[in-house]
Amino acid sequence: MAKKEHLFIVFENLIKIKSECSCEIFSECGLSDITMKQIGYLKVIDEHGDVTFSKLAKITNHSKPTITEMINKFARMQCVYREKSPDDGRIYYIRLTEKGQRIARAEEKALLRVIEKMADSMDEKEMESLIKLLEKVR
Amino acid sequence: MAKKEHLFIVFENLIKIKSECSCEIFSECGLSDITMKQIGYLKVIDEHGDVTFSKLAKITNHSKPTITEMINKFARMQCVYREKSPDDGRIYYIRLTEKGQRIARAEEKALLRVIEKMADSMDEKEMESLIKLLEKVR
DNA sequence: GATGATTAGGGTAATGCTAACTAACTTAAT
DNA sequence: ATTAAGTTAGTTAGCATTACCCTAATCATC
Repeated sequence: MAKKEHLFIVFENLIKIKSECSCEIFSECGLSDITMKQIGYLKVIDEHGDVTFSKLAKITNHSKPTITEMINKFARMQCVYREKSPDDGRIYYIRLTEKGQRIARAEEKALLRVIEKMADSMDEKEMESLIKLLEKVR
Repeated sequence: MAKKEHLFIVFENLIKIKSECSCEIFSECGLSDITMKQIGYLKVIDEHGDVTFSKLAKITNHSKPTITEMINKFARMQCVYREKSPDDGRIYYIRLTEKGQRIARAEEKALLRVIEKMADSMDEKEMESLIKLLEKVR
């Protein structure tokens, strides 16, 4: 029992470090009060290449005007910009700015920072045994 | 480099398991679209014992009517109830129901479930070395 | 009279919609 | 090949709902 408790504390610490890292990233971008929903949309845009307004409307199950409004807001926040399709003048691709991408990938980045910290505090052999231990959890 | 990447994947998996666990808890409670803010309030109520309306107003830096409304909403969601003070008829304590407590502690509970999974997949000795390894990260 | 909670009534912003429109493309008929 | 008639992509206008917060007034209790 004591071991589980101990492990709990250790992990709580790790998770705290990670969430501090992601908050850091949001405030680095000057977007401390971005919502979970907004981050979700940025992730969708990040994950699907060449997203158009209609496509995003379908993916997120929203109307086209809703998407227009959302993208306008993101554009004002300098997270996205429109890129006109060279083949079809009606179509605009929604592209993430560097800032938009940073936000979309903040969780990933935060985890990476934590991994860096780990790597700094242990040697190759220890890393290896850590991986072996955690790999088993399903 | 490869080791870090590997560790990244392993941790990503753990985090995914944990967030699945907390989503599970919210949907077990029939509150899949509860907001972060609401969870925050429930946590405040959970952490401070004997919270009154005025006290919660002070803690959260909101007006009393705002608190009344918030608590009414939580009461409708069956997350809290009022308990009249035996000493002072003007005072009501805000108490979490079992459901409210489950929500307030969902993150904690989710982590516990993951720890359980870990404990299931390794022996005492392995647990010990895992703790030793992760303890170093600051 | 002071204090704790509520009620009444209001404001703003987020988030979503439908309907109508413009611009750009496609098709089909001449 | 041209042009008229659709179709499609995105935008605009206008509206509804909900979240979230307030002040002022009220009621009950101390």
